[in-house]
Amino acid sequence: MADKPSSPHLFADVLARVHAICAALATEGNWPDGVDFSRVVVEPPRDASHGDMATNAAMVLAKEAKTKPRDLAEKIAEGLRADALVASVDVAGPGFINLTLKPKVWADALRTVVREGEAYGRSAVGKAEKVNVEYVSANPTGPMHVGHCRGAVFGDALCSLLQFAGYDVTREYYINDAGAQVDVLGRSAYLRYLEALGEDIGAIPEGLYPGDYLVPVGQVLAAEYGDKLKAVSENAWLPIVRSKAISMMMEMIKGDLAALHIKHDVFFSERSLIDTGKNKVTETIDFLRAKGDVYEGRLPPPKGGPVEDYEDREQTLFRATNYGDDVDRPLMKSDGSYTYFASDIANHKNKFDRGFTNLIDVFGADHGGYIKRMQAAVKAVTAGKAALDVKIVQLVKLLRDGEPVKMSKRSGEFVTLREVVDEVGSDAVRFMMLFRKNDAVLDFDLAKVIEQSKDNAVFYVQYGHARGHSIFKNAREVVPDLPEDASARAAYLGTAAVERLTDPVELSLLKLLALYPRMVEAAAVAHEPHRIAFYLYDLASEFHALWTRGRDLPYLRFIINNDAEITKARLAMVQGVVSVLASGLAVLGVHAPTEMR
RNA sequence: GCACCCGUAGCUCAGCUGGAUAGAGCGUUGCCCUCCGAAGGCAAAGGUCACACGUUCGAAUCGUGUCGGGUGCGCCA
Repeated sequence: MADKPSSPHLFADVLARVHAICAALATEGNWPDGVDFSRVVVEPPRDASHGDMATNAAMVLAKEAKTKPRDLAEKIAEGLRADALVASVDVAGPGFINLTLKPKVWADALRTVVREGEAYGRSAVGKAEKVNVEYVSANPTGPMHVGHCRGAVFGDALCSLLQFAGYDVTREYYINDAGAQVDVLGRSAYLRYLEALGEDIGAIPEGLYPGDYLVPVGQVLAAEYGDKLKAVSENAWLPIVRSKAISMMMEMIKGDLAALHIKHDVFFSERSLIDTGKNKVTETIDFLRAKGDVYEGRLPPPKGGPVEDYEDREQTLFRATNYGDDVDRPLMKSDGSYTYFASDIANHKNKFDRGFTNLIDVFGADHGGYIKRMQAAVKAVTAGKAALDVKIVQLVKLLRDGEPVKMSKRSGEFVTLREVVDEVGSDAVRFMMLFRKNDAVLDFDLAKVIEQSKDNAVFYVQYGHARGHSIFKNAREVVPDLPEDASARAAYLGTAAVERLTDPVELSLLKLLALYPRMVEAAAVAHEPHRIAFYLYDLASEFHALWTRGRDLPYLRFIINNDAEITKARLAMVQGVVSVLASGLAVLGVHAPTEMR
C-alpha cells in the first residue's frame, strides 16, 4: 500500500483503504456477491480520545459476512495496522474501529492544503453532471425586498458549492412575465406615463402598484412614444407598456441582485413559452394528455375556509395523484388561459429538454404546498429520468437591537433588499442568511451583524482571515524573505518543517483543515450550504483560540524570534487556515479581507 | 379536515443522511488584564433531544400515533 495519500481528501483516502481491506476479506471469506459498501463511513469520532478517525465497517458488514461485528472488526483492524498511515488501531464498543494516524499524516495534510491553495477542497463528486438551480424568480413588478434575499443568497451559495464539488451548474431565473400581475404592472406604469405627460393622476387606485419606482418607466414611455399611447385602446397600449415596464423592472432587480454579487446565467421568460413559435405549454399538456395524465373532471371544494366565488365546474386537470400528490391539479383557468402551474410544468420540461436531469428549485416558505405537485409534474414529464429537489427557505425576521423592524406592505413602505445591503453590507447579509439551516426561521438583527465582536459570526470569521494576514506581516521580522504574493508565499511555506507542529491544539487545527474536503462534499450532496458557514465558524474559532493561547504560553506563539524554522512551520499552518477560510468564504460569496480597521 | 416544515440547555441554534458519555454562542455564576498578543481568556452550572410506542447491535436522526408552533389548501404567482 502506498505510503503517500493517494487522494488529497484524507477521509476519502482512508475510506478507500478500508474498502480495499474489506474487499480482500470478502474474497477470502466467500461473502455473497454484491456486498454493499456504501454504508461504510470513515468519520472523525465525537470524542477525540477515541483517536483520529473511526469506521463502522465491521458493524455494517457483519451480517453479510456472517461474522460477529467484533470478530470482523479485528480482522479489518489487522489489515489497517499494516497501513503506512496508521499508528494504532483498536476495536471498541459494538465493533467500532478507531484509528490513530501517524503524526506525519497531519503534516502531509497541511502540506497538501498549502500546495493546493484555493483548489483545496474542490471535489469531483459532481462528476460534471449538469444541474439547474432556479432561484429568486421574483415577480418583475417591483424592487426586491428583504423577503427575497434569503432565497437569493441561498440559491447563489448553493450554486457555488455545487460548482466547487464538481457539478456543471446553471443559475436560472424564471421570469413570471405572463400572469395577471404583470398586467397590473402595465396599468400602473400607464398611469405614470400619463403623469409624465403632465396629467394629474391623483392617488394611485387600490389594486395598482403605488411605488415611485414606476415613475421612470412612465418618463421613458413618454419620451419614446410622446402622447401616441393616449389615444389608443388598452388592448393596444398594454402590451407595449407592460413589456417596457417588465424589462425596466428586470434591470432594477438585476441591479439589486448585483448588490449581493448575484448573477444568473439564464433568465427564462414564462411568456416565451407561450409567445414564440409553437406554444410550449399547449405542447406540454398535449404530451401529458397523450400519456393519459390529463383529463377533464371536477375537484372537491377546497377545505381551508370558504372560497368566495367557488363554482363547481369541470376543468382540465393533471393527474398528479398518479405521481404522489394528494389531489389532481388544474391546468386551465375559467377564462381559458393557463394556470401558473401549467406553464411551470412546461418550464421544467424545457429544462429537461435542455439536458438537465438534476433540477433544484429554491422557494419561499409560502410555496411549501407547491412542492409535491411540481415533483409529480417533473416525474410525469421526464418519465422519472430527472430528479427535482425543492429547497424551502424560511422567513427572515428583521430586527434592530432585538426589536422587530416594522414593515407595512400596504403603504408601500416595505424594506427593500437594497436598503438592507446598503446599511450592513453584502457580506453580513450573505453570511447571516447562510448561518442557519434553510428551513429554519431566521432572526436578522441589523445592529448585531455589524458589531465587531465574537457574537457576530461574520466578523469573527472574516477577522480570522485578516488576523492570518496580519501575522504574515509581523512575521517578516523573523522571516524576512516571506513573499507578499499569495502563491509565492504558499510555495515558500510549502517546504516548511511542519512536522514540528506537535502541540495538541496545533494538531487539532490541522485535523480540522483535513476535514474541509469532506465537509464540502457532504454539504454539496445534501444541498446545504449552511454547513460550510458553520464549519468556517469552527475553524476561525480554533484559530483564534490558538492565537489566544500564545498570550499565556509564549512558546505557542506563531512568531518565535530566535527560531525561524518553527516560525515558518506555524506560518504554513496559518497559510492553511487563511487559505481554507478564503476558499469557504468564496463559496459563500463573502469577501475575505486581509485587514479590518 | 388534509398536506408539508419545525419542536434539542433560560434564549438563539448546530448535530457531518443511524454511531460511542448530545455540542456551540449568548445569558448566568466564579476566576483572570501595572507590562510582554484582552476588538478578551479560563472554568462551572444548566438536558426526559415535545411525548408514547416501534424498527436494530445502536435512534435527537428512520416508522407510526399524540400534543404544540408555522405554512399552504381550484380559476394568485
